Amino acid sequence: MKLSTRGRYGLKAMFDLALNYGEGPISLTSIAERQAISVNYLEQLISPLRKALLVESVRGAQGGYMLAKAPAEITVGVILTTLEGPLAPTDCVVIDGDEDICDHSNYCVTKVIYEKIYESITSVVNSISLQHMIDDYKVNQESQIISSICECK
Amino acid sequence: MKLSTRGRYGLKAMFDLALNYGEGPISLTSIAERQAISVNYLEQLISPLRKALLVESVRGAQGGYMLAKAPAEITVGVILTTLEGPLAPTDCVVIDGDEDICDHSNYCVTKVIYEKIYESITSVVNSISLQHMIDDYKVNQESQIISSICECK
DNA sequence: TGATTTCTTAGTAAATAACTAGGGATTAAA
DNA sequence: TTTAATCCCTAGTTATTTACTAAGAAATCA
Repeated sequence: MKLSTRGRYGLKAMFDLALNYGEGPISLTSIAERQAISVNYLEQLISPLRKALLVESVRGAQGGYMLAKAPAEITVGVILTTLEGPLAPTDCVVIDGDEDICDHSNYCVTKVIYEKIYESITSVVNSISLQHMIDDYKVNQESQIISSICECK
Repeated sequence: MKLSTRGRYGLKAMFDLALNYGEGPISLTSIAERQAISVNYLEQLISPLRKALLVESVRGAQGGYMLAKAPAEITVGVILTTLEGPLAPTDCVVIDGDEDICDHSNYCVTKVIYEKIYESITSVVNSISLQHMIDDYKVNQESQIISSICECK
């Protein structure tokens, strides 16, 4: 039930872009440095985020990436699902009716549990935006608490 | 963010034992047959459940396993965490202060998100007992809906 | 023109998941 | 007292996934 580095690194990178929102394109090299992630790997993560229209890119020298929308319009949920796929504990709660994995799709005692888990995760991540993270970050900076983003691998 | 077969198979096996609660020891062979799981693999899953005092075993011929407590006293949460470890999206929300992974343990914008996810999952699984599953199962059987447990791999 | 950057794909090493296999210990029943 | 059925334990194996590394093409600014 762990998130992979794709989701975690991707979220860090998006938060980094959110902190620099409105300041033109930010290069992956600088994000990678600040967030301690390999540039090559980060390139692979930003690609689906761009295709999902969450970031825009500017090619060439002095190019880089920027959020495609305001931080308030981008949720943690959309970032994580773009990078990790549905945040579901099993495949059966996600795949739709026709192509169902399981014969007991109409009713299954364990499936209802997995659906509840899925809903609760979705509800949490969809309720948090990048703007919430920024606000949170700044409040804690002001109150002298060392406010940062983790270096966890 | 997927559960592994350990958790899913283990939950199926425990539900099977719950349906047979009070009827003496149930052999792993019969559980494995009903739930379509390899006996050898199931043995590896039942072992931690026994060590966690969730099931009791009777050795020898006509032996088997039975729940160590009433189905109402055993939650889905304790079963899943016994088999999967903490249902947390990252290690950093679980490991305690001293041996912290991350320098920014005192405050981290992403960690608070992972903590919220962790809490919401925990809250769901801890609120559902095997008895709830049995009740659910029986209600649906009575109302002629094919009520079963999934065969999902 | 050259430096800087995005973009894309292929490959790879390590870790994890999902078992398989086999043998010892225990006990009920024949 | 033997046999069959069961739990119990550990080691090994295979397949999949993760987490990158590598390298080069395309675009653009100075």
